[in-house]
Amino acid sequence: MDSNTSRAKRTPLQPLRSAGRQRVEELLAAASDLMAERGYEATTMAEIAARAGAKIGSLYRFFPNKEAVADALVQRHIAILEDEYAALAKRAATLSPEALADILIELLVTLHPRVKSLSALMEARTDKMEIRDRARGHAVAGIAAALRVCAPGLDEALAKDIAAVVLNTMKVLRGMLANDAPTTSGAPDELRRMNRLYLSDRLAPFRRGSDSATDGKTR
Amino acid sequence: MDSNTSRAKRTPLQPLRSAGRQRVEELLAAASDLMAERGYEATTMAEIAARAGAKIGSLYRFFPNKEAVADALVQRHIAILEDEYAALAKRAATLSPEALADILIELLVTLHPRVKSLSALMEARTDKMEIRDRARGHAVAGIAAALRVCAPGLDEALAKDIAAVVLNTMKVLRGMLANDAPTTSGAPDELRRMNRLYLSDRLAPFRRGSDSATDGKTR
DNA sequence: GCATTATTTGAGGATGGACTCAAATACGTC
DNA sequence: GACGTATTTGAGTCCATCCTCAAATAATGC
Repeated sequence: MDSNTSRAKRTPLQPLRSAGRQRVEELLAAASDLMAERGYEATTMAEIAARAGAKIGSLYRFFPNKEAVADALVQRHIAILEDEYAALAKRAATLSPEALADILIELLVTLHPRVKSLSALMEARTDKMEIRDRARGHAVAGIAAALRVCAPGLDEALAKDIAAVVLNTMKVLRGMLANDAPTTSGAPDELRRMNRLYLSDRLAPFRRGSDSATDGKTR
Repeated sequence: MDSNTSRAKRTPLQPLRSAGRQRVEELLAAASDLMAERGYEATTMAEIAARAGAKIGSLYRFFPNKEAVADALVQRHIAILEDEYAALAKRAATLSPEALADILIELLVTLHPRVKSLSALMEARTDKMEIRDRARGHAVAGIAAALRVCAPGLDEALAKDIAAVVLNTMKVLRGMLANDAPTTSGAPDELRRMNRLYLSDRLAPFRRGSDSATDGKTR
């Protein structure tokens, strides 16, 4: 009579009092940390409850099963990321490509923990891929818009290609700065340099005052 | 009475006949595929045996436990990666930075499945991190050596920084080319372009015929 | 062919972790 | 303070999965 796979075992049972709402926050925070650290499968419901200072019964009051915890986290992360990217273009109006490159870098570094947690959530769940793809689409669109604000003549498709490259470059920087991925000490600066060089090269022909001095040296 | 954690439950019991050796190959291949697809935790021993066309008892004859399967895979992947990087410098002798950039890119794309499998293996095993770091060290050293063959005056530390950047750039390209990570169609070429641009810029001052024409445009 | 040893098999034990639920407790309202 | 409802608790069930082992089978050497 019900759907088919394992949908909606019962009404999600949302918190109605402030204590409940706070508990949900604590539980989600604990789940986010643990799943980012250890991965989805390796994180147990008992651990989540324990780290949140709750007992397992409380966890199951607000989340029908483990999958629902993951879903809630995904929803939450995606929403925040979409907001950040949507707000990006507004800041990009009067910047040089180099400055934009640096701002993009720093923004994405800030977003690191959230993205890391998100990718851990995707670990063994091919059915959630479309959600991640949607988030990626928002990111690319947001960055591309910022690029076109900075370099008005830029073609839309090319802007998206460049945005995809920059987005992934930032992913790399996040990886470098993460404590668990040691690289040589100068590497993050080198990466920033590459990003500036690239954006400068790609955006130069389309800038407003396009005298194209081509002063290749970034310093 | 025994050690402490879960070491060496009994002698690993290696295959002595050709049938056994082949079975081990099949089992490792199956495990590699499954763990790369689904992750370490989500892959069951029964699945591994089934995909290899064996029964679970055979699996446990050659591997005392699931962890041993992962260890064997890690060993194997690391060894191959080390070989590839060690061989790299020899090919780099007479190349331009741009050509070297392209060769590096293609090499690392080839290595993609292996690296993906490796990172899946690291999923929930912080104790294996040092092994991965060692592999990364070999990769960086190999690429840095190739860079210094191509640009003899290059400082060792800087070469390693640049190598780290290039290595991670290649990781990005692998991600773009993976079927499960859709990006805009022009993105991979844009990434190659960025890599060429960066290496060209960084290596130009140190090249043998260093007239430094600074012909920024990569074409 | 026969003995020996490697390999295969699959039922079952042990364990861990997802999930349940009835009873106890805290909170909010009147 | 009393009532109703939200929340907490944690022992207990269930089941998936890791792993064992004794017996069957196949390969190898003589």
